[in-house]
Amino acid sequence: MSPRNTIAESRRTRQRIIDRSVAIASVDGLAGLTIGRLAIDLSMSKAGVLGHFGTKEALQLAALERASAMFTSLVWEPAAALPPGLTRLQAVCEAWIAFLDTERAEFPGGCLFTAASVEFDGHTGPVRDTVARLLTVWRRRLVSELRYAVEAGELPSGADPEQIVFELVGLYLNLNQSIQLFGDTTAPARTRHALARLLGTDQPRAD
Amino acid sequence: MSPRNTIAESRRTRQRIIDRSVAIASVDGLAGLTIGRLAIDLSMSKAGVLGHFGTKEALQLAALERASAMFTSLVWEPAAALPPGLTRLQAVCEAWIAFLDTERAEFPGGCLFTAASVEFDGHTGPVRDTVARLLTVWRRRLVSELRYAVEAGELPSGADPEQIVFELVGLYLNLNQSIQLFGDTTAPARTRHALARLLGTDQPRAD
DNA sequence: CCTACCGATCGGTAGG
DNA sequence: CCTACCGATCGGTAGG
Repeated sequence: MSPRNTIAESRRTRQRIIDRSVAIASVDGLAGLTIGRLAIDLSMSKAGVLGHFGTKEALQLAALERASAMFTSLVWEPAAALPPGLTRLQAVCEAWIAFLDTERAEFPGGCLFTAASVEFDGHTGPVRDTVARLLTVWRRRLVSELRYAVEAGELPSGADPEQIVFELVGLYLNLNQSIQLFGDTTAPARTRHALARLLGTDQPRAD
Repeated sequence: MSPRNTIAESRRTRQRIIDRSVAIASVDGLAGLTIGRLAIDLSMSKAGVLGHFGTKEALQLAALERASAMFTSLVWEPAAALPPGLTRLQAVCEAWIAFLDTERAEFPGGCLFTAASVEFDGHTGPVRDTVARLLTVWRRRLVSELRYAVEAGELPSGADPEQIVFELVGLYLNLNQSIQLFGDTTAPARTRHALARLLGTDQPRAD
């Protein structure tokens, strides 16, 4: 009478654990995520949960990977087929706003990467390294898109892609805070307005 | 042979506990702050630590209050005597950069308010309320300063103080992340550059 | 401000 | 995937 499942069932269980982990970590952080809480939520034993990952750190990394895959599929991939430069960048920026906007069931407590960044920036180890790597990859993609836009003449030749990305990332950090802490429903519009000014798409720009 | 201290000594002990709490919470968060850790760091008993506050939540609130007092004395007060408007705002902005810059022993893990905001934005209760109240007060002060600047003609009459503060806060959130997660030493300069553009102090501005 | 203690929960393991 | 268990630590209390 072993309750041992088939490989397919085991994979499904693993996915369920990770999905739940992402949701919990979005609210309580990756450190606040506990095996016992997961076991209760999923009606499993603690050993059953932990057996899929071995350690809590491996579970945290799996949650980060999954959140990263969600971000990629929701923010980057829909824009992938668009022409590079400002057009594609604006599509990414709009999808990113939707990603952070409320009523998203997958991240009830807000952006997991922002939370994990703040939670682990004072520590060393694989979790911190993974968060830093993901954020760096995304910042670089934005810089690349802006470089293309400058070369294509969509932005003034003096525009500094790294500087623009610095300001752009700040907008999204504040968008997340405005939504999660203040429930500010005007924040998406404020973000769009700032983006238009930052990218020079609000009005023709003197070069 | 009671080790009971005088009132003055008790107050000093309380200050030591709070100072240490701010430093720990800066790295591990207000939730990651534990009585046992404090007791070890301060060579006290857990009961001795907790006796000053009663509950962990009261300790968290005391740490927030103390951090708030530090922010006020380091960022707002030095600029208080300056003329209102852009002059005073720029002094505040510069002090705020210094506040977030590394090698500040009081906040080894970065801005406690940003950390607490992310940590508690998915919860209810006094800690979340206090964080939200502090951030709201500071945002309002910035808006007031900008309103004055607009009325004084230091900014174009069409400038939107709320919008500018939205963008300004994002810069500081990203400054904190850039310093703490990436150790990016160019971040303060990038912040100054963005501020100059945001406040129109980089060049005379067509109204 | 201490010692001594409480029940609850933590991450993790043994063995099946 | 389970039961049963481990030592450690959590916030907090009693009593002095």
